Amino acid sequence: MHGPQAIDRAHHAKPPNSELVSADLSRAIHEHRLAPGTKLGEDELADIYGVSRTIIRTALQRLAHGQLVEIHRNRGAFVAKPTPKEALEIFETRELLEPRTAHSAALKATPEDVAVLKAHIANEHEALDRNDRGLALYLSGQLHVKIAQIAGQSTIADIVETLIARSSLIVALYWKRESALCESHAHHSLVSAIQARDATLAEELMVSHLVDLHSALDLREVPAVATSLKDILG
Amino acid sequence: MHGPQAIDRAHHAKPPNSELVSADLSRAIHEHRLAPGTKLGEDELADIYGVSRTIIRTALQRLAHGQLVEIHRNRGAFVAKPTPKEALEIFETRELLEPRTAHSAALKATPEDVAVLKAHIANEHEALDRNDRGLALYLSGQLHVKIAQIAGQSTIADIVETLIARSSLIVALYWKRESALCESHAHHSLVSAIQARDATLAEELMVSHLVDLHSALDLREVPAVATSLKDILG
DNA sequence: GAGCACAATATTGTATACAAAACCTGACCA
DNA sequence: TGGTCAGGTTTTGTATACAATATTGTGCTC
Repeated sequence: MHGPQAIDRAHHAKPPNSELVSADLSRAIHEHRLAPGTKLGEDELADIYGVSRTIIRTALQRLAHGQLVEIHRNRGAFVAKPTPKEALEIFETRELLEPRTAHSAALKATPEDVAVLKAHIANEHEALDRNDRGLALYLSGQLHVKIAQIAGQSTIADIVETLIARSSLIVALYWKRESALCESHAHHSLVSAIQARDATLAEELMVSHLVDLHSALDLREVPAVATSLKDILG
Repeated sequence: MHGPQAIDRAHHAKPPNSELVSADLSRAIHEHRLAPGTKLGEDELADIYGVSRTIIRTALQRLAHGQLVEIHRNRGAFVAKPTPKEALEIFETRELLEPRTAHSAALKATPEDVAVLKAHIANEHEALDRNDRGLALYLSGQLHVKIAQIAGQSTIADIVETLIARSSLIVALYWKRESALCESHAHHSLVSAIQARDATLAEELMVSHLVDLHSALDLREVPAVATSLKDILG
């Protein structure tokens, strides 16, 4: 009941278009239901979603542009496997963009914005309580996106969104710590700083949060993971 | 002889794939041969490039993801028309990313890199001499991309590349100055600083260069430009 | 002549058929 | 045993046919 196809099959809704498909696959990657390196066969996905390969191809191309998926000509599409170098670059880029973004967000956040951020955190906690680690990971990433949106820079928010998505792949490949509670705490104090309109503090907290995440990675080796779709979508 | 179709028709080469098509269209947008707002009909492009709509669609979707093209469902694809707000955001993002990038590039540039940058500038001058303003604009943008590549941050280089492309649209819509010589000068001193390994100077020059560009825009009004494809492709 | 309803047309969205390329499999031979 | 080559199978790439939607044009009413 947790496979991509769940979006629609159960409700007999209208057939999904490429946006729905790519959103669903993206979500599955975010939540580590699809591991890096997994082959995404077109016929297989077409069957699962009940659409033609045309839709699937469009969705895969979109994901490929966001670098969540790699398409090799005549070979097919695979969930991306960022190299250690790419992983480093992505976190460096986040460290360049997000602290400033948090600064702006603290200055611009309305009470409604803060409420949304707190709801995000609450959902994240609830997911952790239910032991739904995938959902918690997804929500914790979306908090960063939300902060960028609050900053009012939609261009940067878009960039951050793709970096967050790729970060999820990096966590899947290179995470070395077991506990994820550190994040919850960091997010909580970050939101508090934003609520208090303390831009400087928010910026500092974002820096240390990203440094924490970054240092929780072990970028030395490249694991070889491969999973069959059937297991996940069965 | 300057239309998109020139890439291949003259040589009877193999039919272009979607990458070639999107690269060609991208180039045409960069060089201001395709104005913002221009409709990009699928059949029309399919005829021009001698391929099926399948290829054209893929190419347009790629361009849409880079925000050079806007696709409205059931309405078609149009060359993007950034709003003044988007234009502001794009330049703010560039001002956030590129100075640091120039700093790194100055530290890492090899003699070969410097030679490439100088060749870029030479080509740009030559294009201006031939009064090929479109090509000069394209080359001047590529110089920024090349600097980001030299910095060794391919993730940032990709981001900068899309920002540069969109900047070209912004220039088409909001440029108020007549002269473009200022840029040539700025680029020259920037490359000199990189050659001298003076990272701090390179960073400062990049800041002032971007501020110069930014301040040469008139972001108050939204012109309504529309051009027929036939003129450009005929 | 202005405005609206509706038909005719054109354009995009999706599915499918066919072509081309990559990949297995197994036989054959050193 | 190990490697390589051939044929068949699977998978992706491209073109085309058909369906759905938007746009345009026409004629009617007032």
